[in-house]
Amino acid sequence: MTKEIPNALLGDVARAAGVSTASVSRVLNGAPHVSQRLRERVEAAIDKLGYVPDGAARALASRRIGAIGVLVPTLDNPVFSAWIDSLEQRLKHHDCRLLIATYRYDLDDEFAALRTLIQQGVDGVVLLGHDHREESIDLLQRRRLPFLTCWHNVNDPDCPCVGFDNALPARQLVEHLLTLGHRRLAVISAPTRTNDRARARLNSFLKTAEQAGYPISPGNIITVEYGIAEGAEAFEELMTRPQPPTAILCGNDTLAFGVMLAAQRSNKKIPEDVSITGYDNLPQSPFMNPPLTTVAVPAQALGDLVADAIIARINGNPSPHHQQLEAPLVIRRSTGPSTSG
Amino acid sequence: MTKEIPNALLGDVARAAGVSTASVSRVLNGAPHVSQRLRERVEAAIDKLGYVPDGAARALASRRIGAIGVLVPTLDNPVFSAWIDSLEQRLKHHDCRLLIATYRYDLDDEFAALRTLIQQGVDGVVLLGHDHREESIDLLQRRRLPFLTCWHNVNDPDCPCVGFDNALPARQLVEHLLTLGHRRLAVISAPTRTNDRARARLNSFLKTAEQAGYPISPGNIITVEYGIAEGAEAFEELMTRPQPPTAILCGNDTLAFGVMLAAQRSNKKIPEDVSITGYDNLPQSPFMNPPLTTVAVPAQALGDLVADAIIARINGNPSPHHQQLEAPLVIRRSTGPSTSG
DNA sequence: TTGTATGCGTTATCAG
DNA sequence: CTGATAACGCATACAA
Repeated sequence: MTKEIPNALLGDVARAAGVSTASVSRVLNGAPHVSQRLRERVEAAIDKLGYVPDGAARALASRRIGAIGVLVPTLDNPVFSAWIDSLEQRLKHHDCRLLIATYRYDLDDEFAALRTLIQQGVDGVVLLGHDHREESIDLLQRRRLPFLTCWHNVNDPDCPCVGFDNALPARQLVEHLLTLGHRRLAVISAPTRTNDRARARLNSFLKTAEQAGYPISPGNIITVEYGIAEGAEAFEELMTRPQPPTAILCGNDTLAFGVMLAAQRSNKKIPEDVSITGYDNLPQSPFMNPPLTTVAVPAQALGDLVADAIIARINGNPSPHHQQLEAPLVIRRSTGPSTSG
Repeated sequence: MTKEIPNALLGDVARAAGVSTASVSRVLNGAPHVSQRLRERVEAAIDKLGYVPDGAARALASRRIGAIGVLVPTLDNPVFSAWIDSLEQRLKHHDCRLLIATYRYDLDDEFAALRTLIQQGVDGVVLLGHDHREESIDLLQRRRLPFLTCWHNVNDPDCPCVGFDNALPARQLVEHLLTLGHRRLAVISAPTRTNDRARARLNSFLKTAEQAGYPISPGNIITVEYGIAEGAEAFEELMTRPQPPTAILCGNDTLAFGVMLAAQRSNKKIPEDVSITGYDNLPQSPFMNPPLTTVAVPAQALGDLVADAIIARINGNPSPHHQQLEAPLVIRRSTGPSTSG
């Protein structure tokens, strides 16, 4: 038999404790200047009645909901779920929850999801990357809602940012390969249209190679969706070239996994026949055979930093407009000297 | 210069359109019996003022927030993020959003997160698995909040459930290995204390082997945390046994990946030297070398089904108390005949 | 089909 | 330190 008592309200608690609703509210919110006796009486009543405050009413009256919203392209990528994870944990320390929305790299969807979050009354918003609809930033500014962008390092006066340089490690990867004697490079990139991070990486690959005097031929630049299968297919396509590349730069580790697995399958030796690089440093990367040379994206540190920064903004504390983390190269054994004539 | 106009309210829209607040509300909620002319006037005013309804106020007045909450152990496991993804997409079709909370397999945290979700006023709740604190189910029942459990198939009168049988495919895996002539099996399991799915799989492995007359020796039963590295370490430990197993059953695909990579690293042939099985069928599994024999957990179908079921419950429509999906074996080349003397 | 008036459960501003 | 009471912004009976 379930009890037929309707859910207890704040007023019920007040009555049971013989105090005013204001006092109950004070106890609930840990306000100062409440006598020990009163607090105990109220807490007893709360326990006795199994009272749970109503978030909607509280949000309406106080104009905050104790949660921030994050807009992430997808949870499918482990590097994002790891980031979200640390973001959420760190926010918890600030007594703040996290509302997650995904938009599958569709910026119209991102805008729609942003409206939804604002409607929910989030106290702040975190956006990923620098590619957004103008309306999104407009909306945030007009509402004077604390927000932050991350995962990039564009110094845009309109967009506070906590991120890292996507281009620099990409350049270093190319330099690493050139040093090893590779001259025929290829790139497998994620779609770049609505993804400034992928774009920055790709452009940096291409520019560095070109400036070194070994431009990457258009036939060796492949764009595919995110996924193992996609990486594997791209590898097979590259191997049909009259002069296959001796080194392949992948826009992320997952594509690189696909490439490595396809290479093994077709009995190509890594790195003797072909060197391979990734970007992310997923937990799996050091365990590949051979271990994958890649870029250690600071996903977890970024989560902590973003959490602290958005909380600071919400509380009106000063927070740098532009913060940058390191994304160091991790050179492992998937890259080696070129052995081609 | 940002405009200093405070955010427009519903009343402002009404005034601008020359109608009552009730009419604006009707347009907003797509209520029937609104004339075309009025609707257009209101929509124009909304656009002009950039009006965004206040979710808190709306929730308070209507007693629903248009969102359900889901409690998931972690987003770290791709099989969960894929599930969440399809759940969210399908809910969107029902005009329902998803609030995600994680609890890292800590049932006290799960309870705390549940309270938070309820406080937020979610219209329904989805729990994963059958292991929960009694208080959690109590709370849901006392609040008469529509809820659902999933990923398991325990027929508990207290817990409506949409899931699949974790034990059956586990039994089939063991039978498959026995048929191939394997007699020395090993198991690498995820922690089972707060995870009924892992427990069901493990127990089914052990029981089936024992009943067939080839019990798995205690030294060949290893429990490790989720992760590639953990799988690799467990493999190495198993290989130190005087009589190493000829086949290894892994509680999930990620552990199996770790095992396979460690096996390759130590130059063990799969399946000639050791057969390996997983559980999940991650996107990567068919691309391993060799492709991984595993169980195809219906994550995506489960997302759709769970979405439809919880929506039905919220709307008071009949919904089966117990629904089950298939989780078929996928036999690939990581398992083969035993070649041990 | 449209408008009026009340209430949703808290917080916060006052007095005391 | 505590209590009364007016917001908070919208939805919804009810009336017209």
